Amino acid sequence: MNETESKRPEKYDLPKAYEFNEVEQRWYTHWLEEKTFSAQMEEGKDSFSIVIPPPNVTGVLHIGHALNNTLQDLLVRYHRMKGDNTLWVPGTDHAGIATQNVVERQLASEKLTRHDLGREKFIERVWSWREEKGGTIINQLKRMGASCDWDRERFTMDEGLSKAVREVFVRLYKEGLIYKGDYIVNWCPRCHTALADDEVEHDPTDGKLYHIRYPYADGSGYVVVATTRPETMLGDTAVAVHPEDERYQHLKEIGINLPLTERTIPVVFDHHVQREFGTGALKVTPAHDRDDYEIGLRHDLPRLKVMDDKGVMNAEAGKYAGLDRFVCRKQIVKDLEEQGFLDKIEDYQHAVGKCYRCATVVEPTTSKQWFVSVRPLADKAVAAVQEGRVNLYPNTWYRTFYSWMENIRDWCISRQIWWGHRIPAWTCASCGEVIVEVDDPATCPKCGASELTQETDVLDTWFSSALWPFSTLGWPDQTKELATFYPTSVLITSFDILFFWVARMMMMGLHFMDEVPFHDVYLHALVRDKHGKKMSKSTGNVIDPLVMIEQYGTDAFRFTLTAFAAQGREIRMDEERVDGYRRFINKLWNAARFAQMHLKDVEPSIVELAKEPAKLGLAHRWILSRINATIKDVRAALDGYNFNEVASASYQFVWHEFCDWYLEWIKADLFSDDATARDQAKAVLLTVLEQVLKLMHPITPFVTEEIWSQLPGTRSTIMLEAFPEENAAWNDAEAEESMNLLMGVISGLRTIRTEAEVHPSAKIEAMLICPDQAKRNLLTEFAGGVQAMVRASNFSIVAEGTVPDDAGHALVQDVELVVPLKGLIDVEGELEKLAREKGKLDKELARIVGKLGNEKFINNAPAEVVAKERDKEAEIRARLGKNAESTERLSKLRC
RNA sequence: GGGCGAAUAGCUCAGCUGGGAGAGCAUCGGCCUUACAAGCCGAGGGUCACAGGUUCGAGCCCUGUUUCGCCCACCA
Repeated sequence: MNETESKRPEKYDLPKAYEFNEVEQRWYTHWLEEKTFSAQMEEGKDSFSIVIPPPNVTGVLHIGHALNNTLQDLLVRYHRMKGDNTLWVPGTDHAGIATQNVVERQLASEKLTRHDLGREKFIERVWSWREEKGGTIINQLKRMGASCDWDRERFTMDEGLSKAVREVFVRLYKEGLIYKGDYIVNWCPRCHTALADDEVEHDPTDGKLYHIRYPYADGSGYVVVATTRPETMLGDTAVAVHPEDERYQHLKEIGINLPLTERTIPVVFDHHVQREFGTGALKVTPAHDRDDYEIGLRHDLPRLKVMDDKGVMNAEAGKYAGLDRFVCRKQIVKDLEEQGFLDKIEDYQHAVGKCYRCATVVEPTTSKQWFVSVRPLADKAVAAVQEGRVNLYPNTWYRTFYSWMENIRDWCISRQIWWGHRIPAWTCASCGEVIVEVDDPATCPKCGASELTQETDVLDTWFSSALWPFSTLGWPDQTKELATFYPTSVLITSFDILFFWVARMMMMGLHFMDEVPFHDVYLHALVRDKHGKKMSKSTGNVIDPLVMIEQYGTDAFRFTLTAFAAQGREIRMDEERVDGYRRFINKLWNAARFAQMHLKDVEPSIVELAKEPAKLGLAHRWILSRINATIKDVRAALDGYNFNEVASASYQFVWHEFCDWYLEWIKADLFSDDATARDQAKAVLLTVLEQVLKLMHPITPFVTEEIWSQLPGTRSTIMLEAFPEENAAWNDAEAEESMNLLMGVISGLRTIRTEAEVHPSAKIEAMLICPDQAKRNLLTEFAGGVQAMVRASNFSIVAEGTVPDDAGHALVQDVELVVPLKGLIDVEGELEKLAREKGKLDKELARIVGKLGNEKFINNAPAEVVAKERDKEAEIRARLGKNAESTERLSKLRC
């Protein structure tokens, strides 16, 4: 026995309850040691690859990650078992602003700022933070059972990826698709950086709308303008009105005296202005408002910045210089009021832009920023989706995707922080030449001077994540990994980053690889609490994946997430469901425990018996047919990303077919004296259990691996077993039909027992009246089994007979179940029930008779549908007949 | 304002191209029946939001209405 084998658990008697903690840790360690997650790149095999949506390196696992990674692992394990070359690339994102904030907070506790350290030392500090704490989320993913190829773990700031980032930046720059421009950006005065439009969150906020009188320069009157940010008036360089607004035509030559300043500003005429809003006059602050910026461009207005990058009023603000913007606002309002310029103040609710990282109110302001011209890149992405080279699941996202791509604006990629990929651009001190190169230049190529200063800005974090599908595979080098695994198979992510990330990966992948980055995109729902509320710490409704794992086990938690993952927009997470699936895992465990008791001494080769189903007993043929149908369903659901169906098909089969019926049914065989019966039962039991374990392994890797290791024979990991395939030889419609009758009879007899309140241990007598010869033979053949399942003695099966007055009675198909029950019948209750049944049947019959009497139905509906309706009619009539008989019989007992 | 989604059992939700309304939980009744009381056996419960339309046939397709949710753009 070699070392790895000795580490595997010895065979042992399974305990009554599944102890997930120990099992999970033991197997995960084993898988890591054996490197069973490592990607293979064998010739001639299909490839299946996924790149993980890299979580923020500062992140801790939340339920969204848990869902996301469970679904990925499900597919990865499925394809690995199918024998594909399978790769799941893990990694983390450097998350520029978030990470910088974390480290800055750390510094603050030492009463330091990043400026005390300086750029270089600060970045060193971030790296050492990453060394120390950056592995948190990775370890948490491992607890989830993620089967990533960990040797290939990447980080968006690591050497290879940084190289890719530079390469992309330089190429785009040289193609003219990156430019530097003066532009109005969303500025976060706290983070000191520009934010992309989609990094700004708009919250409805209660504020004030200030109406200010702007006097005409000739003193002949005034116009009232309104603003929510009065401090920006110091930067006003015009008042705009609609070109056709009669009220203001005369102001063309006059101008406005801007209150609180010495300046006179022009009136401009612009279509953007809504005549109906307020007075129809708009103050224009090109340096501090996006729309005003556009107006300023159209009318060539000066852009007067009155605030610095900390949100403090600057020298242009005159006597307000040095005041914080909100302090200044108060002061301005006060001064306006004192000087009679304030018309009125109204309460006003409006959307205020806030930084998505720190919730500071964003200030629109102009500055020099770097941009990507996205139009040509976006067009390629749209085309790829239109041509079906990328498929979106669920397909409701196409429309949204297209409309967003149509309206896309240039992407501001520079950020004024320190942590990130520094922009590879240098300016020559002597000639002003801008140099953009992959390798740091030593001298200016134009004038030869050696004094070059590098751009201080870093790139938006999404810039590097946009390259993730190919940068992680070695690009710009032409690696075997790229050849094998690019394009990746599917991207699984949350829909809230469809545009932040997914669209940009498509643009970059198409541009640099000339190929889509993934064939399919599966956008899963957002996880909310059970009432549909967003989970948040302040609401206190957060469900922590790690707590779930501790309490219910990873497999139960994974199963829950899978069961919830229907193709929709939201998932309402209910902890009770996790507990329910924990019971299910335990049920599986106990089924295995039962199997183990009977399979202890068998040879694994006994399963050969199951390969010739024709020779097997009915229940065996039935369960093989059922597992086969389940295999078909599960595979189809996996291939179509219908994850909830993967879970429900497995659940239904294991609990309600395999455990409830099959295991009960074969107990007689397993305890029988007949060796053939015993062997058949053992063979099929082992066969089906093996199939079940393999089928469920992708969802519940731990428990399936543990049970697998305890089955007869020497077994290596289930992870690399072949995933179950449909076996036509197992299909058996006849066995299913027969079993349906037998199960129906058993259920019917049980119902009679229960309703008559016969004690479960008491035996009943039963007579089955069955006019059909074949069914009679079937019932006779399995009479022993049926008797055992319903605890009956004196079991008779007859072609015809009369029902005694005081008997329990039921009808299953065309078989009448009769149980003599002297004095045990609840006559009134039964009559009520019969009446209710009659009501339903009458209604149904009327519907069907109407349908069948309709010529159009007969002519238009498919023949099989018509035939079905006819059968139904006959059945209902038969039932009504029996219903009438029973009613008559019971009515007699009444008196 | 534009777009999207949801409305099905008491609760949470499935129901994929139109052809007999389902699950889990909860509720009620009964059981330690030799894998599992973390279990077993059984029962009750729905005008599929509303109103029209298409169709032989609608939970499903079309139109409108109501309620709720989300996203985008925001009128200063």
